[in-house]
Order: sequence, then structure tokens, then C-alpha cells
Amino acid sequence: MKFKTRTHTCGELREQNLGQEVVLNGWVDTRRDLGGVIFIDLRDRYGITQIVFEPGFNSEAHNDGKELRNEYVVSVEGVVRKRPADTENPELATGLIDVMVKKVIILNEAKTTPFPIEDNIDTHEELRLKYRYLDLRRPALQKNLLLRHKLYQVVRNYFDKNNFIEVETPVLMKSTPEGARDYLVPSRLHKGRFYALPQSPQTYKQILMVSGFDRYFQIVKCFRDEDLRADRQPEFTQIDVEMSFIDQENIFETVESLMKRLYKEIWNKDLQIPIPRLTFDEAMESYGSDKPDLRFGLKMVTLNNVFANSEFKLFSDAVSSSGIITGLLAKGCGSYTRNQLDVLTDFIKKLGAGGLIWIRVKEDDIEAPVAKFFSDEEKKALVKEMNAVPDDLIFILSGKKLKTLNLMGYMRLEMARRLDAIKPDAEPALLWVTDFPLFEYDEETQRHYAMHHPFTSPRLEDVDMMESAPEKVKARAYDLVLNGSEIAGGSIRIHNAELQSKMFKALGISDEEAELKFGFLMNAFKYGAPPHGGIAFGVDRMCMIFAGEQSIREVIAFPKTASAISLMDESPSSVSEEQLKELHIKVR
RNA sequence: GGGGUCGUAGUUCAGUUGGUUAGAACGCCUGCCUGUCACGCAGGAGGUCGCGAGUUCGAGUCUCGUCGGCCCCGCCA
Repeated sequence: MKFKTRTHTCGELREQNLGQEVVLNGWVDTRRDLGGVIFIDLRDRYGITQIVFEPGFNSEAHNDGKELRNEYVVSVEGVVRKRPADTENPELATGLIDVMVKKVIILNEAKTTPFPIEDNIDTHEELRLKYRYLDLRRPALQKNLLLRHKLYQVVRNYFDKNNFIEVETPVLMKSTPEGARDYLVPSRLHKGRFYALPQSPQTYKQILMVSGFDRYFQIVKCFRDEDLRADRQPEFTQIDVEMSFIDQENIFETVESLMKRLYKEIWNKDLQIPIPRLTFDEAMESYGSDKPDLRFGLKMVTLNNVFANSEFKLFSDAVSSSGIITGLLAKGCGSYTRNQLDVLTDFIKKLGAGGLIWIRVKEDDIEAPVAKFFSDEEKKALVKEMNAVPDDLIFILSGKKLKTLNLMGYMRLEMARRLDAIKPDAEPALLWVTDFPLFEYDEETQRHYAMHHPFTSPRLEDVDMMESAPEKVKARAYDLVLNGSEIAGGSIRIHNAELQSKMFKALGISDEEAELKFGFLMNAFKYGAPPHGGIAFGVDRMCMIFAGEQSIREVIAFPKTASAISLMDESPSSVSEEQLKELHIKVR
């Protein structure tokens, strides 16, 4: 079909174009056929322009215009005209003009779409994902992908200006099953052997430091074969960064000026730097999370001192077994009904709590099922510690430290939701969480795992405790948290073979196993590895928050469902027996 | 692996105690309409009630199973 290249986009024409002959190409957004005159809103990604078919202006075009339907792709030639008085549309950027059509060419027809191509649609996501190409026509998603593009540009520009170089690392790599499950790719040329898709380019970027690249970054896809969430997809994008001859403070400075720039460019906000910091221990104790949302208060209070010698066994036991008693104050919730409290108890039990202790604060006394176990001093101290006043409600959880704090963290978020504690206009809350434990203990396998990854350096002053008291060793690791989401995480790495082997030992990884899995990295470190460290940003999460969305699927062009399926192209799919045979995979 | 929730025209939903021909709005189609922008008016078409068993004279409705979407826990170095 012969058609003319557009002279303007659908978001472009203004009064200054009056009288011009123009060509517009786009999709029919809406049609209003009044019989004698037809109005079409023509849409492309730049905007909407109203085009007009009038028999008195061009009867052939008007006749052709009757055929147009929603989402038809058309090319029109016409003349820009000022709209008659009182028919301007202030909602449209192009609302002062319209285009009188002289000729229209239908470039393609369209079936009736399964949902309207407009914002604020009320359609199941299943349908949106199946017809993702239509969903992506909606202005909201176009805007989100544009935001994402802009973030890429700011990031690339920033790192380039600061002497970082972007290096691509392999997508087919060695499987290193220390952390998440790998996606495996069978090798045709090597029977029984597999590549893995990278969970992150961690080892490669460290090797690049050994090679002297000094300052590296990459916007890179990563893959983890784990269960999905609103903020987790099996493939996701990181901004991966690594630097040599630096310490933690240099990383912080680099990241903070990048964030400052992103705040400005995307939100037009001025980020105050330095960004506030909390240690892991502080974050856990006050917010019950290693990624606390600081847009609201609701700080938790440790009550071990109040109940250290309590008659109430649950509490005194928690203290004596180096556990914790933590309280949360729900201001003005003293009138919560028994039913409401049961719902909350049920909520926290489902997350793994044994139960929930609640206490209504009254004038000069407290009211609670457990009140009879408390002495008057304990009651007084409790109210004082919690800073409670009559008609407040206090929640208490006790038990193993991290688990209990974590549970109260969920309680804190739940209460924030119930109390509408996060105002729509709340300033975004960005912070560093530092001094993570180097190890975490896994009850199931009865061994320590690296909380971050096995190349993370312990705090140098803690190295001596790696064998004697591994749980006390802190890592030189840090997370960047925005509105309760972990948007970046990194560490200073081990660059010394001796310390690295000590680390493997602490993790219960034998020399042979270490050699097998990470020998290439260890070898590289023997040839002059500089001190180095880095960080990796979760691009999807960052874009989600910058766009004000609740799911990363809203900022990913072609996301997968919670069961890791692409509803549009139906992957994963079966493959032919022939393909499997070539890959030396037995057909069941 | 576990918990919660949803599944009925193209779409969003209603559907009583199990009971005749499963409704509404929007969308779609046809006709009328020369300044609409949620155009209006009139008429019409459109259903495997996710799928499969079972109970029953009779199932959208009850039971069991199964598939799929979403949220969460575990998991995510």
C-alpha cells in the first residue's frame, strides 16, 4: 500500500501549524461518527490529534472515513485548521487544532480488541499479558517504558562521565550453584555438560578488576530460577558496578551522586546526600526488616529490660535464651474489637508466630489476657518504654531474635496499611543498610551460608572470629533501600587468597570443591588482584518505584506470570524429540 | 512445598433456597444524525457459566478433582 511518510507525529501539531498540509500516520483511538461529519482521534506514542472528515471539505475522504474502526492503522493527508470557537479540547496538547482530511489510506484493519486501549482499564492481568502488544499501546505502559529508557540514559551517561567502562559479560557461563537455582542450558557439543545463565555477572566483574579495568559497569540481564513475586521475575535487569582501589565510602559516594541525578531527572526532586544509614542490627531492632520502609514511623521497641525477670515465663525465657521481646505501639487502636485482634493474631500466626500478645492501654492500668502475669512495675515500665497513652494498643512478640523481629516487621507493615500510615504524597525514603552479618545459619542443612555471597569480605576487625564465633562476624556489605524495597546491594570483596580460603572453610566448602567451582577466580586472584568492591542495582524495582507502580511487571515490556510463564508466546514450551536428541537429553 | 483469593457474553460484573428461555452496563454490528471529544437516538447479534467427574428428576449454584491469574510465606549467595 502506497502511503506518505508522516510530516508530524500525533502529538505535535499546534496553532503555529495552521494552514499547513500535513501527513499523519497512526492508530484510530476513538471514532465519533455524527453522520454528516466524522471525528477520529488518531493516536501514536507521541499523542492524539483529532482528524475530521467532512463531505463539504472532501466527500471522497468522508466516504472512506466511514470505514474506519478502532485500532485501524491509517495514513491521512490533510490541512491543519483552527477548531471552531467553543470546540477546543483543553485535555489534548493538540486540542486547539484539528486536521481536515483530504485523503485517508487504511494501512491495516484490526479486530475488536479484547480490552479498550486506554488507561485505567479494569481488566484481569491474564488478558493483558496474553495481548501484551495491545497492553503496551496504552499510554500508561508507554510512559513506563519511556521512563525506563530515560533511566538507562542517565545511568550510562553518569558512569561514562565518571570513567567507568561498560563491558559485556557472557550469558552462557559456568554453573555455580551456591545461591539461587541456575537456569541450565544443555550443550550440544559436549554431551552431559551444561552452561548456566548468570544469576549475576559477579565473578566476571571481579576478574575484570584483576585485569585492571578499574571502574566497570554494565546494564545486564540476570536469571534466577526461583519462585516469583510482584517484585521478582525469573529474568531481571541489573546495573552492575565494580570498582578497584576503593573502600565502602567510595561506593557510597558514587551511588549517592547517581541517585541524586536520577531523583532530579525522573522525579524532579532534590535528593539530600549523604543518604541516611542504619546498621543491619538497628534496622532489624527498630523496623523488623533489613529493608525498612522509613516513609512512616511505627518503630518497634525492645522490651528485654522490662521483662528480664518477669514471672511470665514466655518473656523471661526469651531473655535468658538470648532471644528478644519486641513491642509495637498502635496509636489510638485501643478500641480494636476482639474480632479485629483475632484477625491480626491469625495474620501473624500464618507468618510463623506462635501467637500475638496484645495490650490495651487504659487510664492507670492495662487490659490484656496476659496482664495478670505482669507486676505493677512491669506494667508501668512497659507503658513508659512504649511511650503509650490511654486508648493505645501494644503488640508484643517474643522468641528467637531474628525471626521474632522479622515477624514484628510484618506486623509493622500490616499496621501501617491499616492506619494508612503511608500518605500518597509521602517523600520517598532512601537509606543504606550496612554491617550485615557475614553468615546466616540454615537449620535444615545445619551449616552456615554466606548471607551475601562467598566473595564478600568480613569486617577486618572480625576476621579472627570467623571460626570461633561466625554468627558475630559482620560483612563489608550494604544494601540501598527505597520505600521498603531493596534496590541495590553490594560489598567489598575478598581479594586475598588466604582470606578467601578461610571463607570457604567457614562455609564448609572443601578445597577441592572450591577449586572445582571457583578455581578460575581463585587463580585470577593469584596474579595481583587489587582491592575491589561493587554494587548491583535492581533496575526493574527502581523503575517500578520511580513510576509509582506496585509490580515490576508494569515496567517490563514482556513479563512472565507468577508461575514463570509467558502468556503471550506460551514459553516455556515443549520441543521436538529431535532437538532433545541433539542435546543428548533422554526423551521420557 | 504451603496459605489466601479470583475464574459467568468481547470486557467488567449481577445471578436468591439447586428449578422455565442465564441478565445489566460498556464494547461490537446495522440504520439515522454536520462540531463531537464518555457524541446522541433506534434496533440487533453475541454464552463450552475455566475444564473434568460426581450427587440430583434437575447444577452457573452443592461435592471432589484439575487448570489458570493475582497476593503472601518458604525460597530468592
